Amino acid sequence: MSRTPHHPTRDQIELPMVLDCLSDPIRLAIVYQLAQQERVSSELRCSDFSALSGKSNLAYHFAKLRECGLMQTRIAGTNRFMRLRREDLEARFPGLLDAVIKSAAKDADRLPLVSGCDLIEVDRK
Amino acid sequence: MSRTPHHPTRDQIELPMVLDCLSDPIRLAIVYQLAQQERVSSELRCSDFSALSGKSNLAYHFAKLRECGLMQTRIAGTNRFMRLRREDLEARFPGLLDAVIKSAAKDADRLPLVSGCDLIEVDRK
DNA sequence: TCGATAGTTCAATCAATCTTGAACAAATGG
DNA sequence: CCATTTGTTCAAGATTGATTGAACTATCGA
Repeated sequence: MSRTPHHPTRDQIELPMVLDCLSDPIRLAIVYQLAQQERVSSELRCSDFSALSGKSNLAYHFAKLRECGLMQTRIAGTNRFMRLRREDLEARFPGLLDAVIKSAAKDADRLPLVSGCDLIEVDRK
Repeated sequence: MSRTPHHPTRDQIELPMVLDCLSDPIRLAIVYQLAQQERVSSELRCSDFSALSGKSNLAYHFAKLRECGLMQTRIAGTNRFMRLRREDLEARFPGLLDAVIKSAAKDADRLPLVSGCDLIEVDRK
């Protein structure tokens, strides 16, 4: 098993892959939840997303989000801490991530997985 | 055969469907080409996209673009005129379509189907 | 060292997607 | 009225995608 999961460089981030990644309701909810939590902390653990799906299915979606350059994973002990690659995405596709997140927020009532995200409270550490 | 193809109402446009539609290279190129041509005319015919794929495959992608609310089709004789539903999309997801189109423009050299679009000249009518 | 915890990887299944070509429908123009 | 043009629809195939549970790896705490 690789010690550190593979991440594309900023330059390797591709638009169709990013859009495809964001088009899945579970992955959109993951990104949205990360974005919502950013004002508190820039990172969340895998288990913070357990409301969205089962462990192995989440691992599958996390891998997709990493491979397309939307997310970065930092390993710390048995935990994986995820954060959005905001700067890289803004450099590659200015305004895109914000527009998607705002659109998801606007439509939260239609996106059940997204609307559940706001309720999560982070009070650890 | 239905006289007028089905189009969702503005309110029925869904974010995941829009993102998924835009994640396909051929559909992204169609949208990009429509956007580029907008300063000349807001409409293009199906055959204007023949460089992107074969007829039946294009019809498949046109249907997808219509069903997700990105495009509108107007029938005139044997021609179908397509245009972007800019106002509806802006109302539903402000800034999203522009961000995608600008991202595609920025990456045109990496998106072969997109980069070919700028060359098309409209001198009919 | 021994469990318990946190995630990943694998294999299998099921569904969705893209692509192609052939057949079809509708309007145009001679 | 017939051939042409324009575009859709259908059926088939190949590919990709999502989901599940079981097995696995690695780390931490007692």
